[in-house]
Amino acid sequence: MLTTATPILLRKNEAANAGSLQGQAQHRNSEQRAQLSSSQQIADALALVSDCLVPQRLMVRAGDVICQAGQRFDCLYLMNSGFVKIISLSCDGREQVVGLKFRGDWLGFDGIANQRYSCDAIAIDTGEVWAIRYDALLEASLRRPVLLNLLHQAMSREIANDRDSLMSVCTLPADARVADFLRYWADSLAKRGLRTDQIKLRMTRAEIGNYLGMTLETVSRALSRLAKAGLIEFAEGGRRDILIPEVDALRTFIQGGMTPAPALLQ
Amino acid sequence: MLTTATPILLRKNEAANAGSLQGQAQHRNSEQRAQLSSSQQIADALALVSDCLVPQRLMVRAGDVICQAGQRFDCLYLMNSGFVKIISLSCDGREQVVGLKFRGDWLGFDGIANQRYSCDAIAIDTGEVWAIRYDALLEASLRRPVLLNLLHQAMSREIANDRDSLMSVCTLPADARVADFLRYWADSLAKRGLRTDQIKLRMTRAEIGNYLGMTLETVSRALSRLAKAGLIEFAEGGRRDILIPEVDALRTFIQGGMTPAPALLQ
DNA sequence: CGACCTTTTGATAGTAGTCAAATGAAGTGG
DNA sequence: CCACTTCATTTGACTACTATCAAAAGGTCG
Repeated sequence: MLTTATPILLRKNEAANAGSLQGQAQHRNSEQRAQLSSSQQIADALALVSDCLVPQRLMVRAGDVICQAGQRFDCLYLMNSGFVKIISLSCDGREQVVGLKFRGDWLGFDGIANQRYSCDAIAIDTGEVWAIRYDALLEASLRRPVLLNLLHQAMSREIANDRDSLMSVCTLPADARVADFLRYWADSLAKRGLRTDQIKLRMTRAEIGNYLGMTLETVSRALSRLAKAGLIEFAEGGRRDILIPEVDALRTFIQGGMTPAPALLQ
Repeated sequence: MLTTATPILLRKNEAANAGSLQGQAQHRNSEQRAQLSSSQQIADALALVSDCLVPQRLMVRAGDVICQAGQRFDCLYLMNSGFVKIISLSCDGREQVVGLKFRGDWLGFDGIANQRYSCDAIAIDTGEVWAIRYDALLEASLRRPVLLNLLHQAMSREIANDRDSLMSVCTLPADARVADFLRYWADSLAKRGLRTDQIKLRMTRAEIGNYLGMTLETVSRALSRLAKAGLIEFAEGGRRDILIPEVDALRTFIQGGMTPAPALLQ
C-alpha cells in the first residue's frame, strides 16, 4: 500500500499541481456513510482502549475540573461522552478557551512534553471520561501497535484542529467566525452520530467570545444577525438552543462573507 | 518518581489551589543554564534520530516546498537547521501561516491522521531537513522506547505551541501581538543557543501579518511604534534585521499593553 | 539603470470594543 | 408562592482600533 518513493523536494515555483486537491475532496461523497463510519471509528477506538487498558471511568458534571494546568502529568483522558472546554492560562493572567472536546477526543496531550499539564480541562456538561495512565498506555502500545496508531492519530487530529481554529480566528470577520463556530459544533456532533439540526450551546456568550477572540456583545449581535438572515433560529425554549435549518447555508455564508444565499429581505 | 495517585476529579469550585502555580514557575531560575540544556536536548534528540534511523538529509533553500497539503503522507521531517513556515489552505482558498519551525522541530504530524499532509511546509532560509519514514520510525520506536518518547514530546510541544499562538491572536492588541511574535522568535533562537540580540526576520510584513491575523500595514506601523518606544531597533543594514536590546522589556510590554517601562518621551 | 517588490506613512472608512441600560432567566429565602 | 438577588443576554450609543486605499520611498536583481 505504501509507495516506497523517496521524498522529493519541490524547489521554489515547482509546486504547481502536485496533488494538493486530492486530499481536500475526499469527504463530500456520501455524507451519511461518512458520518456513520466516523461514528463507528470512534466507537471502535473506545472499545479497543477499554479492552486493552481497563481505564478508570469518571463521571463528570458541568464545571468539574478534569485536569488542571500545573498539575503533574500522569494520565491521558479519553472522552466517552459529554463536552469539555480546554482553557489555557498565560503567565500574566490572560485566560483563553483554546479548544472544545467531544466523545472520542483525548485530553492531556499537552502534558507529555513537560510532565505537567499546561491547560485546564473543564466539563461543560455531564459525561463520562476515562482516565488512562500514560505509562500503562505506552506499555500496552508496544504490544498492540494498533493502540499506538490510535494515539498518534488522535494527536495528529488535534494538531490539525488547532490550526483550523487559528485560521478561523485570523481570516474570518466576526459574524463568519460565529457561523464557523456553529458549523464546527454541528460537524462535531454529526461525526459522532448525533442530531445536528438543533444544538444546545453549553457555553455562555462570554465563553464563546473568548474562544473566538471577540467580546460577548459581538457574539450576541452576530447571532442576532445570523438569525435575522435565516441562517439559524433560536429555539422557543431559550436563546441557548440554536436550530440550524441547513448547515450548508452556514458554510456558504462563511466562505462568501456575503448576505445569505438569495439576497433576502433587508 | 511517578506518584501512583489515582486521578482525582475536582468538583466545581473545589479547584482553588491545587498546584496550578508549580508548573508555571519552573522556567525562570537560571536562564543561561536552561538555554544550554534545551539546546543540548535538541542536539541529543537529533543525534539519537540520526543514529537509530539514518534519515535522508535534504538541503533546502528559501522557497523550497518540503511537503505539501494533499500529498500522501509517508515521512515526518526533522529540522537540523534553517527556518520553515507552515501554511494551511482552507477549502475556500484562504491561506494562513499557522506555524514557524526551527532546528529540532518536526514537520508533518498533521499527516498522520488522514494519511495526507494538511499543510504546506516551506523553507524560508537555507537549511537541512531530515526525512524519516514514518513506518520506519514506528518500527524503531518499538525497539527503542526513548525514540517514542522523543516523538510524543515533540507532538505535545507542538500542541502546546499552537495553543499559545491562538491565545496571542485572541487576547493581544496588534502592537503587543507583533511584540509577542518577536519575543517568540527570540526565545526560539535562545532555546537553540543562537544569538537573540539581533534577529533577521525571514518573512515579509505580509507574511508576518498573515500569521498574526492583521494586515501588512498594521505590522509595519506596530514595528515603527515599538522602535519609537525603544523596545526594538532596526539594524542599519535594512529594516528586515531587528535588534532587541532586552527581551524582558518586550515581555513587560506584552503583559502591560501600556507604554514602555518608564513613560518615555511621547 | 530600470522593472519590480517591499516597506512606510498618511487619510479615511468600517468593524468591533466599550460603556450603559433594560430585559430575561434562574435560584434563594422569607 | 412570590419577592429579591444574581447572572446572562440583548440592544443602543459612542469610541477606538484596525483595515482599506493611496502615494512615495527604499531595496533587489536582471
